[in-house]
Amino acid sequence: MRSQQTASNSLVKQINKSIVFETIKTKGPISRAQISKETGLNKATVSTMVSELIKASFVQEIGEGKSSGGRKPVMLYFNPHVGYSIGIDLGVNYILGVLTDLGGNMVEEITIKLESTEFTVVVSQLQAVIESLMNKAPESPYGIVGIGIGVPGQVDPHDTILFAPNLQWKNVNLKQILENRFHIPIVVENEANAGAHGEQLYGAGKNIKNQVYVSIGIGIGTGIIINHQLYKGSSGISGEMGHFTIDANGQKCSCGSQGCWELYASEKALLASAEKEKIATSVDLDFLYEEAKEENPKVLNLLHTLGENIGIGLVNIINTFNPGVIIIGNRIAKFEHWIINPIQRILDERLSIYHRENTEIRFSALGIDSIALGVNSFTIANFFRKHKVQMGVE
Amino acid sequence: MRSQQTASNSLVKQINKSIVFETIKTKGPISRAQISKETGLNKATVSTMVSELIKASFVQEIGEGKSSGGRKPVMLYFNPHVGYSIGIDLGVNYILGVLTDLGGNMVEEITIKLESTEFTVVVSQLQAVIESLMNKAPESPYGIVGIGIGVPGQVDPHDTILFAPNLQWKNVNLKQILENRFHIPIVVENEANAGAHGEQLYGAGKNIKNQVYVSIGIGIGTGIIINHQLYKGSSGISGEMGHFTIDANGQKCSCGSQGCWELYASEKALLASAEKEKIATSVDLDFLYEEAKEENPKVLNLLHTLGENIGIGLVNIINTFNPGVIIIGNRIAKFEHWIINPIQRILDERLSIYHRENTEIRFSALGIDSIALGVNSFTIANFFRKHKVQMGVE
DNA sequence: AAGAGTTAGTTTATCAATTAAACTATGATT
DNA sequence: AATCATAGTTTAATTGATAAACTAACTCTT
Repeated sequence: MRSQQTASNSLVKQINKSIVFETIKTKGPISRAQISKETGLNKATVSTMVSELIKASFVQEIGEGKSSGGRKPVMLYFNPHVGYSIGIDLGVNYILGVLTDLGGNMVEEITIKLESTEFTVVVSQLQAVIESLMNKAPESPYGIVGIGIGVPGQVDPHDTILFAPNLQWKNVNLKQILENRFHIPIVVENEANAGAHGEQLYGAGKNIKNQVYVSIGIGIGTGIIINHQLYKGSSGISGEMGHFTIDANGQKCSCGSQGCWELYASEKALLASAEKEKIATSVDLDFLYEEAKEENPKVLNLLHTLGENIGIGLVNIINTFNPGVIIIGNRIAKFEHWIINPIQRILDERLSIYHRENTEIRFSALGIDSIALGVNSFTIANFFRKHKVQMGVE
Repeated sequence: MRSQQTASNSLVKQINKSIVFETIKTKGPISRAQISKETGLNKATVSTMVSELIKASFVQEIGEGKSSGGRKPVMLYFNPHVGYSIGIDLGVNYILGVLTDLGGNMVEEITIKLESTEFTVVVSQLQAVIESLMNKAPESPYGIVGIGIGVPGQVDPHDTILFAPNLQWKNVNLKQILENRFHIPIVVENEANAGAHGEQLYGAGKNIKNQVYVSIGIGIGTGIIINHQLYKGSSGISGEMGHFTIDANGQKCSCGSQGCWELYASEKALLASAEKEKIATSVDLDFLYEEAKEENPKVLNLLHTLGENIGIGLVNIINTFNPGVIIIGNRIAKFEHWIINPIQRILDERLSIYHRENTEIRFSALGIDSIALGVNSFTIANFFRKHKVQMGVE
């Protein structure tokens, strides 16, 4: 019957409590008085919010601060050790799992190789990784608050994996299986969306309102942050910018289309061109990285072309979104040194000055952990939301 | 000092008042009791909101409704005649102005030809159009509440026109000039953003959360609606999807880039190919429209190709945004009949089934008035916002 | 070291808003 | 005429924010 979400006093409280909490997290250690000044909230309001946050163990009084001619302030600090969270980067041939506290700080990391992409095999390996991380978690008031899984595929709003081409999975409900097994909240999310969320909260995209995270691995996936929030589209599958047509009559892509960006600007593209150039009998990313460090001219040339091709897609993204930053992440990011210049040159050539000035290109700050830390950040955010405090309130 | 927008009771009231108003506007005539049921707000709350809305003349009691075994309800109705608004579509060779009531219903429309794109000439013609529309406005409590101007160019967050290539304007502050002249609020907005906003409120995009409006005229501009709100990017110049690279090594574009979508899928592209095909000595859009109706095979062929090229860009948009609908507007929209099939075919060929299923292609419901009605909708929305009621509350 | 001034944080009284419940008004049905 | 049903208002209670008063505790000056 209800068609809208109405407002009441409890909404007000929730918003203000989130603001107080966020202020403590980002600017702590901080006193009640300072919070009041920074946020504009009344001292009394701040006091009540803080005492509730302390009661919930989210915030601690950490001692007295310095006085500048009056009573000493009591400094408040976000206590990240009240709970822990698990994030998994489910790759095509590996599983990378992290255990973090509620501040997103890494406590433990595990990587294993995957021999098969068969669903049941992967699930059992996944469970082993999760169990092992759980055992490493210190005792804490809230324990493990959730598990997040980042997957290379399309995920619908109910966390069903619709299609993961490189894993050859279709319509699988991993969330349900893991919830039945572990009885904690599970989040399944596309890897690029995960990376975007993570970088926005902890990494290269902190405090940037609008940003696009470009995950360049075997293919290219993108995660879109608008107004500090992940944009997922009307059915949860936005951000397939790897399938931007950049050459309408170009090569056929496995997606059914032609001339998709990822055919020219991904790890797959780089390796294919390396083979074509006969750089070596067997090439992989690590090999190319070493060769690049040795300044192998053929490899540098390949990277130069790769950078240009990446640039072309970024032009499209910037023209579309006019974002504050674009963050390049995933495995290609470590080639930053060799691809940044050709990227910049293409942008300079192909963008209007207004667009050029307003978007900065950055590389992932979370590195190879960006996906795992990213999905992890979803479960942390969900946990706080359940406790009526939202993360990242503007 | 304040870093965030804190919440208080007045915010709650504003939200709920907006919800009540929106319910009356969209579902009126409606009684207080029904509003309470629909929104979940308490009857008392609804009563106070309604009485304030009546006091502000926004809402009227329009008589008694039918009883189903009890006291007769008093029906409430949004009164659109309390004020009027002006919207201008400033084209390259025309000015189209509309006068509407606050419901967005057209009262008067004027079109004039522009002989020159020189700034001072245009401004004086523009003022003439505005004055003439003002004279046509009936007497009303609030009078003319604002004037909106839609322009084919980039507009920054302060409504300065940064660059309008086809008008050859750079950095002009039209808003200031008109405010000094008319002393009413002026809004200057990019034409595609205007169209998007208008279609979302009154047209083909009603009640759709995420949508992209594609304005295909001489060039291609796009307006992005996310979460029922116009997305303008970090410096107000998002939506330049006409400059999507769809052929990385294609023709040079005036924007500095190469192979931009609008070189293949706009009015400009259509006319250029028509000339190349020597369809006639002098071709314009109206001529082609007539020829298409006569089923001139050469023209049909051109339109077929145009449709395919439009489709390629739409594939990019759908992969990026996964929107609920895409709305095609501006002058190419009247060729719907001849371009819709090739567009659909390209989408079927090039999109994954999940994307294909979730986005519907529509054509502008507001037609040639979509820009004028669109900017107009901004001034109306601003007027209501000033009176603490937001339009289009979810 | 006493007092003046300053800053931190809490308490109190008040205000604004929503709401449940009681109440008034008005009709339909039996 | 009596009973039930529905619409809308009034009232009292509740929640939350806030200004102002107040307590606490410290620094600096003389």
